[in-house]
Amino acid sequence: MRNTELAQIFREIALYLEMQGIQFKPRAYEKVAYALEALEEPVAELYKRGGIKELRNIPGVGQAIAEKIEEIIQTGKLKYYEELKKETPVDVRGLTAIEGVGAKSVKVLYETLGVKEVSDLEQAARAGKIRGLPHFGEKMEQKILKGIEFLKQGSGRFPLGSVFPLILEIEGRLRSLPEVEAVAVAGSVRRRKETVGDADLLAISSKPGSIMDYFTSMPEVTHVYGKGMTKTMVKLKNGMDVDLRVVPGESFGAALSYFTGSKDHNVALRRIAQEKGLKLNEYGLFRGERRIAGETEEEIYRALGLLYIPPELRENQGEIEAAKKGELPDLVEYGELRGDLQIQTTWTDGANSIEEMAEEARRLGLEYIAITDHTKSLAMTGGSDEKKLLKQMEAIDKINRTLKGIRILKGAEVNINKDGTLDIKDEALKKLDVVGVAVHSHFNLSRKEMTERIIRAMRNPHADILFHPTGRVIQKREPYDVDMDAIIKTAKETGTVLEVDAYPDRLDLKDEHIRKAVEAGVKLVIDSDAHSVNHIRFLEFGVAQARRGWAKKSDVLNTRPLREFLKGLKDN
DNA sequence: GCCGTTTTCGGCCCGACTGTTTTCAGTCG
Ligand SMILES: Nc1nc2c(ncn2[C@H]2C[C@H](O)[C@@H](COP(=O)(O)OP(=O)(O)OP(=O)(O)O)O2)c(=O)[nH]1
Ligand SMILES: [Mg+2]
Ligand SMILES: [Mg+2]
Ligand SMILES: [Zn+2]
Repeated sequence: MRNTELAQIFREIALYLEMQGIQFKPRAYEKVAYALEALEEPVAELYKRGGIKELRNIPGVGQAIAEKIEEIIQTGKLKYYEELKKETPVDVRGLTAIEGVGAKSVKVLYETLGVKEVSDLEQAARAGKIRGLPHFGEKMEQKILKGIEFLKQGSGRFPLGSVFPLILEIEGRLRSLPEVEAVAVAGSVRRRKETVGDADLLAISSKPGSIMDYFTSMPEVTHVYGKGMTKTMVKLKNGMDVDLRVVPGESFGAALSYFTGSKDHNVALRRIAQEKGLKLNEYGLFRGERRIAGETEEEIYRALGLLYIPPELRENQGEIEAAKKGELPDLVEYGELRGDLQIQTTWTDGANSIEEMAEEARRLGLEYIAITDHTKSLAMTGGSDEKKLLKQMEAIDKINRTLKGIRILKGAEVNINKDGTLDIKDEALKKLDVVGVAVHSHFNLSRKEMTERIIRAMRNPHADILFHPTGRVIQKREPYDVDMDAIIKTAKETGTVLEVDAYPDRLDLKDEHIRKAVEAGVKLVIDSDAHSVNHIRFLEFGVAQARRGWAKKSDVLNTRPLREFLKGLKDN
């Protein structure tokens, strides 16, 4: 069973318990659900390795829940859960997915009207049966119908890159309002999570009313969930929700900290404040009535005895402990990349020529790029064979002779065959400056076969970089089944560099794998995988993921000047 | 149900917005 499925079970248990009005226990199950989702390694593997004891190392998992996980792994079922379901046979997850419907509402709806699933609720609401219920009314009935409509449209989460420009635009509009002193993007967008559930914006002002009016009347707004003097929530045409909070200047840091999250990070900070006899909320850090910090995030962290924690790390994944000990990594910075090692051109499926890509890269401040067009077994892209590669090398030599301010490296994105051999001969690979290897076919091999296949490719002395190591495409294609620990180990052994493909729907390696690679001392590169000049700026999304993976500048080879970069590749 | 260099029992983050509310619960961030 996948971690996410396991998490769903515990989340459902939390909801059932909440329905019964039980205090705190639901939080415990919810916390575990979240922890399981954040876990990259399948829980079953973890259990195989160390049994109950290993499970209890998961934060929030104690003896009782560890035993429940064990039961699920061993039998595929959980008695406790089955009994809760039998007792109240309703689709809690579906029903509570409706905006405004929580556990308590589900209970009332089931007990009075026998509502078991969303379609029952829709019928009841249409028939006007909701309004008469205790603690429900006509408005609630309408809200439920609206909520069901939204649920059916089902927008879900958005890849960060797909909504980032719109979010920045809205941020800019708010900034230009005369009442607004400052604006900041917060939430998962500021943490640069690979997908975001909504956009969270913070504004500083002492006159929030007109800002909220402006915000709810923006042309993209299709629905207003709620509107107050400090918080307003809307839905946009594209299905994305935007939350806006407005606070006074003296609370800017506290509000930014609160609104950046993550929730777990916030809770952890607030507990530290409690232990110190303080109170932390979005308005400041307080000793009694007195605000002792709040204008900047730095001062809040300092007052809590912590180093400043960069937003990308705020996932409660060990950053608070590290900040307490003064051991936070010095993360790779935006703008520190000097090169881009994966670029496609019109020689295969790219939209721009070598020159155009080079000129744009130079304009963006890069010092070198590698041209890495696809190779022959990707027939549909017109992939290069050895002959075409040689021709392209000559073309690059010629451009390098005249082009100033940037160096073009000769490369290729070489296919890894099913058996782990490469589809370009070694004699040709030898002539290239940078060889990227990648899986583009036979995605459905067993974990063992796929792992062996990739490891064999990495053992090729010419294979410098493993491109997009897991092959996932966000919300489109699952990663192929591969043992990433083995890949990381092999990378370390062979000196093969692992890529962070910054293309917004790849982001591969992803944050958690980056962190493992960094811990193992594996070298990384961050590449745009650009297929047109507009894509080179995607590099910054890759830097963001690298930061989320705790990567330092020294972990990222293409922060180095060209000569040192080349020395970092395995055959140099 | 979990958790602990002040605790193995007694706490568990804290606040905004809405609706039906006579004093606040539910839901959400
Ligand atoms: N203290 C506290 N803060 C919360 C809680 N829920 C949310 N927040 C804060 C932290 C979140 O990052 C921020 C924005 O809430 P969101 O629901 O939009 O979450 P976030 O943006 O982190 O993730 P998302 O991608 O939108 O699902 O509000 C909570 O229960 N307690
Ligand atoms: Mg958010
Ligand atoms: Mg939000
Ligand atoms: Zn590729």
